[in-house]
Amino acid sequence: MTELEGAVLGVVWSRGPLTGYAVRQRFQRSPTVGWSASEGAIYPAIERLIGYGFIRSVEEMTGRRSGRALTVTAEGEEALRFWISSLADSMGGAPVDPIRTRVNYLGALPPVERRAFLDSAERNARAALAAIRGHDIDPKHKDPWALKASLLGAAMDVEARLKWIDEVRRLLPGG
Amino acid sequence: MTELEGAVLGVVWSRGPLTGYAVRQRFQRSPTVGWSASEGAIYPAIERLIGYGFIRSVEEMTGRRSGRALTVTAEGEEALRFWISSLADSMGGAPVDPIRTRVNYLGALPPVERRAFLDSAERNARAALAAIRGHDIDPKHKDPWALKASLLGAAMDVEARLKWIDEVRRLLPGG
DNA sequence: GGCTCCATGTAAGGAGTTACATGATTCA
DNA sequence: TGAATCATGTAACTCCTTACATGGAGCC
Repeated sequence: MTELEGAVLGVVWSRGPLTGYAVRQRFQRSPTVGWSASEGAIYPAIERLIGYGFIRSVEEMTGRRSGRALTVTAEGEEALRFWISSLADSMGGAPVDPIRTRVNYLGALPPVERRAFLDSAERNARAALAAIRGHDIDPKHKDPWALKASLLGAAMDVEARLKWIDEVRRLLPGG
Repeated sequence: MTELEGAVLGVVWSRGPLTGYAVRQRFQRSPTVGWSASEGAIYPAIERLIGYGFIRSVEEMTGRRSGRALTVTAEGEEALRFWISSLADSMGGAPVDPIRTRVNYLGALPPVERRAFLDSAERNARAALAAIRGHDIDPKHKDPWALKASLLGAAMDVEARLKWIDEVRRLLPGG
């Protein structure tokens, strides 16, 4: 199971019956970047999950509009538990981060542009932090505490980044 | 330019002339996870960079062994600067993190397994932190300060994760 | 009647993954 | 002489990306 498949399965499990469109919206509105959540990724992933027997599509109406409402099967719930529990050894380390990658080669920029780089990284981080803090808790989610825990993690992540950017400014040669 | 292409270009720029094999080793030994650094990724990426005119392969010997030593061209250096500076708005936010993703659905696990999950996440994080701290500064790198800054970022990232895991334990329903 | 959402697809393309293959060289 | 390392490739596959297409429902 891919990360995307696992995450989709989790969304369907945690928010009861919902359409593929609604699943996609969850990803689009997530304050975590990296999920492109394009139709070309979500719908095929759902098809695969249906193929595995982890998701069932009940021909139901969500409101007035037509659309297949998705539900997790018993095997799907088992698969979700397995996916969560089977942590690879590599998970838990520092994930790839485009800013950190670029800092390795910051010496290629003239000093003025180095500071400009760090400034724009800081701006982005502050914007991201505001988005995370302003993110409303989805009332459809089964376990609000889990959602809160995840959002807290994202916030702490970005806060750590802000502190780090300050440190990098200090490490810059010449002040 | 892909993240991988940019990173490869940066490695070649920062460590002078070196073989594709050596580039690959840098990625494999990086304490940052997420770079698979398989031959099937690195060599085609190098080929592409040569195609763009960013990298030149000088038919030279590295030591006694044969192998094409890679160097960055003038256009390559320009491209590297551009790649570093052109930060997308999305960069700087919280990157996708497999642990955080899973925490969203931690409610699917029975309470005992929730704690086991957090324990193994913590173990992985501590191991990663030790690897980062024990990582030797590559003497071939042009700018040791940049390397140190990057490693510091990885360490701060994992430290923030450890604090977060503690918080999540507290958020768990029932203690 | 037109604009915005909801809702689902699909086609083309690229890039990375896994896995294997091949040789030369160093070293014990 | 055999194992480990250096060094480069390639073939098959999968998944994700970008981009486009379609149609119905709600609303002002």
